[in-house]
Amino acid sequence: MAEPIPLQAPAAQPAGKRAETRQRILTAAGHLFREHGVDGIGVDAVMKEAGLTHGGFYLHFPSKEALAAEVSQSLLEKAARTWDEISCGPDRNTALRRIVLSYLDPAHVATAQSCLLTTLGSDVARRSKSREAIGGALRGMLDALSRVLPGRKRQNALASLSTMVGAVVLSRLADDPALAEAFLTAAAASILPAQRACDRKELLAEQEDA
Amino acid sequence: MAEPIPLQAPAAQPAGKRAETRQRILTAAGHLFREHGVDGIGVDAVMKEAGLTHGGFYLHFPSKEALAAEVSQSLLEKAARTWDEISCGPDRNTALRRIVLSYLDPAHVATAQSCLLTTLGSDVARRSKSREAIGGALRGMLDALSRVLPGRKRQNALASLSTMVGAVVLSRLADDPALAEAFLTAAAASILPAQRACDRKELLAEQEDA
DNA sequence: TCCCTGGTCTGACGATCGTCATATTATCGC
DNA sequence: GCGATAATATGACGATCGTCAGACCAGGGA
Repeated sequence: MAEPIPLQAPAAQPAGKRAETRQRILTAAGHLFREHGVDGIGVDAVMKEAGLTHGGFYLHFPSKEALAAEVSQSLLEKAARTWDEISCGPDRNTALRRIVLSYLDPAHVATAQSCLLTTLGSDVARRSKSREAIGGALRGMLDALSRVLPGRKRQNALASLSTMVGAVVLSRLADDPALAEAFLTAAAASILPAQRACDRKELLAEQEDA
Repeated sequence: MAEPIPLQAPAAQPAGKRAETRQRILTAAGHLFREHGVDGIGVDAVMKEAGLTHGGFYLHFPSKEALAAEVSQSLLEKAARTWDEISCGPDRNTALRRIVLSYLDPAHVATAQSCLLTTLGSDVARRSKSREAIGGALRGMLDALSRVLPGRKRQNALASLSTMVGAVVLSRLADDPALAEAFLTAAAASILPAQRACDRKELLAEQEDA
């Protein structure tokens, strides 16, 4: 022991390859977990999606549960960062509309790659590791909402986030496409009461054009 | 063929035993699916919970997916019936409050045996059989809500159901108990705007006493 | 009484799950 | 180039999954 410390380079690391591979696994799991549920997909499918074979998984994560927790944290923190930037951005008056209407965008909801809260809500709720991992991001999203909401901001943020999450869940539950879209537009209308109705329709149209 | 029709009794059936056993499987699956997710529990565990062994399962249901669909339909139709009775009942003016506050009861949410929409929402959304099976009940719940809501009833029902579902999902997601309860009370407050704030607290107190 | 029929249990099948020990490849310092 | 080392691939393990064929057991009609 007591090595002479071989320079600053700790060892021969070919590149930041390891971190990149880890990230690939993370994003692959993000897609597949949201599409099939955590229990609905195996680690081998995740690794295949990442372009690897299943054996190497445990060089990057100690268990599937740990992967689920990290995926949850990563996905929700990304959402929280986005909302935070919008809410702190230049045009505050359109910030709320942009947050709400992008969250409730029918095209996005249909991809099954929407917010973790709506696609893996019950899965995460059952896993204490995952639940703890998203605590900070959840509070971050509430803070961002509070920043751009009128009235009793805290109460309003809690209720508005509930409405958005529920609307997306119900939209994906409805077998009738018309009903699915009705949940989204009704939710948007109830969160954005100050806007005139035509405003909503304009913004939804913009959304669809993009 | 062309039997002489042996009286009214079609055959030797010891009792309505079969239907009763089937119902036992159904309720056991209702509990376990909501607690662990459809993919989180096996048919053997369901049969054990029903007091049977796993082999006999396929005498009652053709597959696990079929069981999931029937459980979804059964659970949601029961909820729809309850709401329907309340909404058509005698004291219309408290009907909305009773529906909303019982749905958002913290004690009930904590049991993980609450509404199918909140515990198995994403699971059901991924299974076309289950999704189709709940279509009618979902519309029934919206109808019941429309019956007791003020204003633009249809829009209001869509948004209110979204808020309730989202609040329960988020409440179970929050690791902090205070935050968990805050989602529920904020949602109740936003759906019951006509009531004075103290009214809500009274009713929540009543709820807790019961 | 005895068989017959319906309902349940036993035992087993192939497939897939999470996990890991080991072999193989690629990369860097010398 | 060469040896060391990190990153990935291989292959296999026990467990559990959904599924089903066949044995067991009870009750009612002859």
